[in-house]
Amino acid sequence: MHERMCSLVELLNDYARAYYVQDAPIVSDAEYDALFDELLALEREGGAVLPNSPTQRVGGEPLAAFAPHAHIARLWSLDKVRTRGELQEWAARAARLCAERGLDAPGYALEYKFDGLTINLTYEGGALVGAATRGNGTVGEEIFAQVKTIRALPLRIPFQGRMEVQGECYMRLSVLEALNQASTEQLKNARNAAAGALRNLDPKVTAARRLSCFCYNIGFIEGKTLTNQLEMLEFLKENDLPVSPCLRVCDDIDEIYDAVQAAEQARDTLDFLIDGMVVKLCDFAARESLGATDRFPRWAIAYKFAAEEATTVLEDVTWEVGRTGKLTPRAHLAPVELAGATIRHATLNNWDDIQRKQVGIGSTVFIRRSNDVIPEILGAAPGDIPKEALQKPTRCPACNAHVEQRGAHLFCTNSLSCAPQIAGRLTHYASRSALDIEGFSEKSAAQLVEALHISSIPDLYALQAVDFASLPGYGPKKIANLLAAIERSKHPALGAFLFALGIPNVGVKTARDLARHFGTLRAVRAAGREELLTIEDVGDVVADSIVEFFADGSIAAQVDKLLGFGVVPGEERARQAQSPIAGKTLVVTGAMQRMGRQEMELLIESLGGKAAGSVSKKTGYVIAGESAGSKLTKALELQVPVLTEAEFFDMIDQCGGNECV
DNA sequence: GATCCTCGAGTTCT
DNA sequence: CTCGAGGATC
Repeated sequence: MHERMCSLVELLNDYARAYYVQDAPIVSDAEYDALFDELLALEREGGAVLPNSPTQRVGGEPLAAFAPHAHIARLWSLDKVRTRGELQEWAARAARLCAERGLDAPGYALEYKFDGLTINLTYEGGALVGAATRGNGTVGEEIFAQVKTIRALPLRIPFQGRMEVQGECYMRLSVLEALNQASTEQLKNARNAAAGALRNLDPKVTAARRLSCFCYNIGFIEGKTLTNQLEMLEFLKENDLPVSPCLRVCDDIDEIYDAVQAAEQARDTLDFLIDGMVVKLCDFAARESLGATDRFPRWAIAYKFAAEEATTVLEDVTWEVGRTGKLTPRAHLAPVELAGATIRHATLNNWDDIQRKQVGIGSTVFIRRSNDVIPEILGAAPGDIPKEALQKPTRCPACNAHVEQRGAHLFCTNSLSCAPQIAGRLTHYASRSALDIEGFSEKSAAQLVEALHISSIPDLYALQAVDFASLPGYGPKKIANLLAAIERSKHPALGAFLFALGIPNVGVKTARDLARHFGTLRAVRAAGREELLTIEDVGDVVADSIVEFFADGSIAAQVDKLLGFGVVPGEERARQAQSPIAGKTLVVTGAMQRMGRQEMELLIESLGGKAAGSVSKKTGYVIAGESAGSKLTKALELQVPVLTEAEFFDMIDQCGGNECV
């Protein structure tokens, strides 16, 4: 029996490799499934399972949540170009930098840019031991159970050292089609289907979606030196990893461009989605020498294909009022499928934009999704004659107040009692980076303004359970949750509070800077133009905005009212209670940029945390800086959450801890 | 005065 | 994510 199991495992793994890696199936799906079932039966009977058995790909129960996973090597995102000229510019700069550093003229490698999800695999001792999403490039989410279901990826490889392999996970178009035929649930597009499958907490769902993967980079490797892209791809192949085909290697960027054009022409013949091409320098020494900016490596670039376009009819335009009172024209379109979604709306930005685009009601318009996400109206089709010209509003569509033009934009002049403005301000006040009142969505804000006649932020704090009696959709539980969330918001960090107020031209960062500079709300309210101007990144416009805001009588009254309700921004006690690190033990490792180790430890203690020197199971967070070593390794081993320095500061800034620094 | 970079504000759909 | 504007820098 054991022998049969061994041979089945080997056979099935060979078949899977042929199918997914070499793209040359040896057997039919039905045959594969029959052998798979036989193996499963033998394993159940004997109670033993071989470690590289394909049945082990789906195991275990659905997860409760995804755990954070710190990557060893950062996963970069690429800067992008869309034209030949931009591509040449990029190549010229790379060539210039190479020359300056005494390197040979660079050679380029051309690969597909897959439209899927980036994943990061960890192999150790010849086994796949972990997998994570890209996340922010430094920390992603652990999706090991899901990734194990991808049959293209070997669970065991010959190479024994530790390494991280980056790849793109995707769904073949033929698989998408087959799944759609077999099920009533229709998946609209391969990218979304793959994303949904990979981010599903239940690995069984992932397995059923039959995902594929292409590997294209080794971010980290121990015990092996690779010197260029081709060598690296070859090494991946030797280790049975499915490799992203390199289409072209040459040192002439014009030839690369021609190959990009050819690939764009041929993209429809592929069994997977690509949204562009990637051009990389071949030579690793050159890559290292060129390095990276804050966000992108200088040694690679993505050439993005033109986005898919569609035509549809502009049926109507409504003017929406935002929290600032700005009127924005919203186009209502005849529904049309585009890049995996049904598009019904798009913004027309402002009156100038409408005139520039020459559209009216009944116009046939071109649309596309910029970056494949936000729909955008490009303009009217040639020869289009609108049925009806659009009117520039002179009165607010919500409250009928006069409309005033400021620059390119129209504003409703009634800031005090215009319902959508109030709702917008409430939503902003309650948003994540402001006071973070859970369960208070845009919808509920509109509802409260409409039904309960809430007219300003302080009114929130006067709400009582009985007020909701007449509101549909509010059960006792929901009411209690909302009231509790409002109550919890009474001790915000000063920075979060200032942001929440919605001072024009003051966003998260400026609000935090103000909090840090002035320390108290009282000081910010009393601040003069001159002092404001001394703050970095605050100029005339922002300073005037702030002074004007607090000088407004009605705003002053609202702020006083908030204080009266017990909203106390930046209070030390509250800050500690709210601190995300209160009672936790933190370990700092590697070099910190913003401050020294000692200062860092003082800061941690001031926020109610404990600073420790070594990592254990009880460690709450590890803050890892540049060239962090064994402590980081230990943290990953013990699954202690790891933060970069920047993430740590973001985290405590959210809760106002940083104001005392 | 020109140029580069960062921040704020607004954007759709699932 | 993108656009435009504000601010810093040369």
